Amino acid sequence: MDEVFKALADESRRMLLDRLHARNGQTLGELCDGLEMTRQAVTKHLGILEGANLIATVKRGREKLHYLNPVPIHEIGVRWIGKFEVQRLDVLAELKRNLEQKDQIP
Amino acid sequence: MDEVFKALADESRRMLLDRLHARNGQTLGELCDGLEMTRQAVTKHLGILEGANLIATVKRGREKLHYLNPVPIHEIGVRWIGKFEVQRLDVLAELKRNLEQKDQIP
DNA sequence: TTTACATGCAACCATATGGTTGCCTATTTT
DNA sequence: AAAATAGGCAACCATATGGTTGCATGTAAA
Repeated sequence: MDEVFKALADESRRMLLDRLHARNGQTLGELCDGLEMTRQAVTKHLGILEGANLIATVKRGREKLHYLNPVPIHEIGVRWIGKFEVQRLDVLAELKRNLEQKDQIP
Repeated sequence: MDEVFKALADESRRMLLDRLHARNGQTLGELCDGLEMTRQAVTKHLGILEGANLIATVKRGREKLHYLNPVPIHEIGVRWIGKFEVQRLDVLAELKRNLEQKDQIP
């Protein structure tokens, strides 16, 4: 889980996931197109994403195809965000209540 | 958005959010209890969480109370995870299809 | 079988990050 | 007022991170 959060912490990596989300199964070269980064930098990012199990790769001839794996992101949603969602409005109400209470203690 | 992801990337910070989730409105000292970290380290983490708008603070006398703000986490769920959720099963099916297709090209 | 193409590997570099220590300030409590 | 409590500030340190360059390797096309 920690690896997933760490992988998602970088804007370049989130952008790579967005690209794969737009079109799955792209090669390294395709994923590099139009980026202001060397191919090696992209390779490292993809390695980190793969290490976090956020993408899976398949070698086809001399190319390497990259596929998005949304499962870990789904798990973040279920196991982490869900937990904080439940009490969303409640907490905001409580926060407001406490902030107002503060003014009553000089 | 980037700050939120960065803030969530650290295990210690996620743990602090968990603690506030368990009991909201704790002081710095309370949040430090039982942690193998100096108070100053915790202060820094809380500063980053506050910078990402994940917590709000209120000074009460010589204490500082910390409140969880679940809104940014909610936004991650809506604007980012949702996007990858929709196609979850579709993508897994496609991935499997492509992996199998690979074997047909020696 | 050369030549071109797609990717891999490794060393290196600057900055970001998480943590520490030491000291200062502001409230309580005695 | 003095002592204790809660927190803030700043300098410093080691390691992690994101990036680069240079060269090596495997595969496809001429």
